[in-house]
Amino acid sequence: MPELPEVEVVRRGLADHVVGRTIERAEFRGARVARRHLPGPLDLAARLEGNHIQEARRRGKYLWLVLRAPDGHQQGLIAHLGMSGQLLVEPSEAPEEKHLHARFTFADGDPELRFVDQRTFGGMALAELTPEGVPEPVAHIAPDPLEAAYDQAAVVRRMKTRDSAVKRALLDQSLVSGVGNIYADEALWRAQVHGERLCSSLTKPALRRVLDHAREVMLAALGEGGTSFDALYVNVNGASGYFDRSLHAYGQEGRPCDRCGTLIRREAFMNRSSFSCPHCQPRPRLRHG
DNA sequence: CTTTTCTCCTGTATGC
DNA sequence: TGCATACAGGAGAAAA
Repeated sequence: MPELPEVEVVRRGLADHVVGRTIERAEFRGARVARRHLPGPLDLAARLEGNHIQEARRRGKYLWLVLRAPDGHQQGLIAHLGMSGQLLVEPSEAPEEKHLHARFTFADGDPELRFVDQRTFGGMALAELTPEGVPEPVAHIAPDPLEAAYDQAAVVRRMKTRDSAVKRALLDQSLVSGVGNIYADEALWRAQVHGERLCSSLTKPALRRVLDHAREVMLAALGEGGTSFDALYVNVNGASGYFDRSLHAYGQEGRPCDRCGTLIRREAFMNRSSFSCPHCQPRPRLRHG
């Protein structure tokens, strides 16, 4: 399930294999992959043809290619992988994947680029860039902990005023981006904080610790090529990451905590699952009123 | 405004 | 064996 480290691995792959090339033809299949493009997928494809790819950029879980049209106009081609999206660089003769949603061929020939997504939570969009160089639909996404614009002190101040669970805040991409369910659970385990603790009830140093750990666990995962659990997440070259061997909380229900040996528990949270250590991460007292 | 819930999708695992 | 159900979950819309 692609979170920041996995998306960064894909971005690097795009930088290596797609940047510097010119799109010859684009094709979108189905109505969902071309997001919010009212003129439709055929129009979107036509607009991409002849564009030169200048850069592959990322903020949080959003990826975009900086395109330059023949007339010099720059736009961003956004790609969000959702939870099962893949960008594959392949020879054009490669058999079509079952859930192939888009393909791009280039003026210099093979390889081509494909967007494959089983669950179609992901999608692509063409958008204008803001003066800061971010596509407009991405402008509301906060900087992620690995970019220069990330201001952790400001994030801590905003979190401190929130009357919501700290895990909910970690997952709020408008507060800090790039963190998903896996790395949220890992960061909370490392910080020894239960995700149901209210932001406003935690001290600023505790909030700082949670964010520090989120940054560190994502950096560690990036060093190992990202996390993967099944064949769904594959990087741009088709190779899976393997950080899942290093997880301490996520998916570890019933296994002993690597710090204290207490069995890791699973709890329902926001219509999904949270994993934590009952001893290291005690639940907050129930709110009442 | 802030906060929470719902919805989109399909392959895999589990239960009867 | 077959069918029904639960689950995975990012993010934006909708609701509260």
